[in-house]
Amino acid sequence: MSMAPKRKLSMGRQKIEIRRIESEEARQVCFSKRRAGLFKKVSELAVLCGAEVAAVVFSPAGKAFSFGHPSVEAILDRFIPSAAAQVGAAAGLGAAGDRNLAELNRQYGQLREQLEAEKARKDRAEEAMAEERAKGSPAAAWLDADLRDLGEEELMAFAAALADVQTAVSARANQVLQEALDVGR
Amino acid sequence: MSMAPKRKLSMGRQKIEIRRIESEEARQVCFSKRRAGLFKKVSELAVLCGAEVAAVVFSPAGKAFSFGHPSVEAILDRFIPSAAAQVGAAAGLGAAGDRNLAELNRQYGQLREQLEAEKARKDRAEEAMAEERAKGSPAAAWLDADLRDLGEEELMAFAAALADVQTAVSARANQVLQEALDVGR
DNA sequence: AATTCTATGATTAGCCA
DNA sequence: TTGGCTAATCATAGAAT
Repeated sequence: MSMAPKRKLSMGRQKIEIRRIESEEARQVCFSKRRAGLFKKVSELAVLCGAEVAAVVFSPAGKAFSFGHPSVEAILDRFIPSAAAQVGAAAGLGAAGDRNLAELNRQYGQLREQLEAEKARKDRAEEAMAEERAKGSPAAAWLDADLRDLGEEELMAFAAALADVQTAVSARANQVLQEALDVGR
Repeated sequence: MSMAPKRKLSMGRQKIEIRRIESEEARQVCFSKRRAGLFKKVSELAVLCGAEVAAVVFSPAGKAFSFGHPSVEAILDRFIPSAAAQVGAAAGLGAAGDRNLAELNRQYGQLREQLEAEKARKDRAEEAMAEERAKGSPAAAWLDADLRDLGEEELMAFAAALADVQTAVSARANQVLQEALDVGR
């Protein structure tokens, strides 16, 4: 009997107690997801409220992760104004080391900014398309429906192809118009 | 009387864009609530995954807040030396900072991977477009040149708009053709 | 290890006290 | 400023890839 109605492919989110997850694997997956979620919250808090926020995370394996807006170091340096200088001095370094550290941090921050910019741009692009659809003429509805399902890559190809089609149509329209004028003479 | 059936005592949560909240008061309220929420997330991540997590927040007014598990100090003390390692490594100090430097490089690498993934996606899209151009009719060259300069966002809007233009052009072509036929009679 | 999908639990925007 | 309320939005556990 193939009747079996497997309605529930997912149990959905289950309530859990906040205590160490026993399963090694589940703990790792949870760590990845929640770390990402935490960093997103950091970003949102900073942007929404114009605050400076930083988070530092050490995985159980000892790997370090950090995220901050405007930058982790800027915030930690502010939180512990003398920390960097103290450590630098303890290592027997002067201003030279500070500059290198600053440069690394700058690059790090720039990368993060680029990434965020890429994602933001993608969002805006989707938004722009949605808006265009909204005000598009009803006559284009048939195409609109198909357009709706196109991915970014497909859309690029589509737009290029459409350019040719449009050119062909324009050329044909011109040709027809010419003929019409010729007939008129 | 108590006629008014004020069904909606609350609009419930409204969707908001992640950008600076203009209202001074709303921003302050949001800051308090989300700061608490962030700290709760920090605690949950630490407990659930056996990780060490710390968050430092500066309100727009400059007031500092911090939270960490097991403690902010323990985590920053562990993290800051890794920052110092950058300086050490940059100054050629050697093995002492290698492990911490590796951590930083790993984060750096992760960011680059994400960024490259984004760019790869973009490249694939542009490649697809290039291919379409290659097999496209030479007649489309004029539009091709303009198309070449469009960014992703503009192209999305362009494609949507072009759908309308195409419809209009088709309609116009049809109209012209009709007139030509009429003249021919 | 990171991502994807679904169903559901968790968080919070807008209002008030 | 902190806290409660309600209705949505958001985040994510579990399963599979």
